[in-house]
Amino acid sequence: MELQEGKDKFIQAWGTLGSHWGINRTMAQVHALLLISENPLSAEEIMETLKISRGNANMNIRALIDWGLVFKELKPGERKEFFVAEKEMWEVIRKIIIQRKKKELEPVIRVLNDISNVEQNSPEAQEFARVIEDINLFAQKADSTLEALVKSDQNWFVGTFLKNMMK
Amino acid sequence: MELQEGKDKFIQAWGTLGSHWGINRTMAQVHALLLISENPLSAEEIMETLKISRGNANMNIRALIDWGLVFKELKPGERKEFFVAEKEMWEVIRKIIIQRKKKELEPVIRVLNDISNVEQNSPEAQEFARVIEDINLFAQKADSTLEALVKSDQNWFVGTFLKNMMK
DNA sequence: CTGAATTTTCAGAACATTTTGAAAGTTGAA
DNA sequence: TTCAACTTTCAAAATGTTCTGAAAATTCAG
Repeated sequence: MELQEGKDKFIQAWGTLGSHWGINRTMAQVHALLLISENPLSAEEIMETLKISRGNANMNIRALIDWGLVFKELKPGERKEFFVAEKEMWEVIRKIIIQRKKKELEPVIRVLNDISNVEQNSPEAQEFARVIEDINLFAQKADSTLEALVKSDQNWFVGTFLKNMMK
Repeated sequence: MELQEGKDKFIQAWGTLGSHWGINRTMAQVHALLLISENPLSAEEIMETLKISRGNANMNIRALIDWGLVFKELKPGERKEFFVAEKEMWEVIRKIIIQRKKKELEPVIRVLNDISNVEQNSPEAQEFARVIEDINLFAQKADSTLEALVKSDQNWFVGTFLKNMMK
């Protein structure tokens, strides 16, 4: 396979992955492009490579910077901004976990806590309370698991954690 | 809080969670409704409670059955079909992991394998190969971790696994 | 069989998200 | 300052997704 073909396929795949993840396609494609680019790219270059508009490029680069997946890099003597991706894969994963946890898990935990104060003792209410309690248990576990992952470093993850998992 | 208010909030929250998950809002709401319902509900009842159309109800119930999150239940003497949700939360989670892994992870793994045969020895190709290799490592780990989770039972998960995690 | 009850399908409508591009805003070298 | 280079914003357009409702298909009691 040609290098260029490989790169294109990767950008497509990463984009699709993103879209199954609440990350928008273009944002993921920009990320992919920067990931496999040897040197920092300007907004202009990103626009041209991915064939997207200026506004679109700007928005998504901004979002990637918010997520901590991309950094701005200024070249001395150049007015333009250049961008590089975080290339340490473990960091990339941590950053993504942080965002997804915030968006997916935390709001649910808030509602569950809120809901736990349903009064009444009807059998119906009991059943409801049971389901909520059960979900709550898993939500708490998931929360602390992810929290631990986010705080851990790669060696611990790839070494200790996965060894424990697989035994 | 009133029971009904709690139920409504839960259905809303579960719907929102779903939509951050590639599960569509209505599908998640139908699931929520069935989860907290004491007895099986008919399509009719689901339509009325959630104020959705017949077609919509049908589609999403079908999808939930595909995922293994909802079961059809026939009452003797009744022509109508009734539906119940899988209420064992650990099972629910397993079923969701299975689907998400299939949709999110597996296609990427396929592309990564495909892409690994990029020829060329330019420094550019080297860099590309490095990034892909790195992602591949994590993808494999994630795959086997999820595979193990799916095969494990609840006690192992809540007991052993999480204790190891937190230590 | 027949036909009423029920489920399924699907084209178009409604809604939601993403993208564009032009205009407004910002920046810094001269 | 000034002004060209560059970045940001945002309303409208394009695209993508979900939902509706009526029609077609299926099912089964009589």
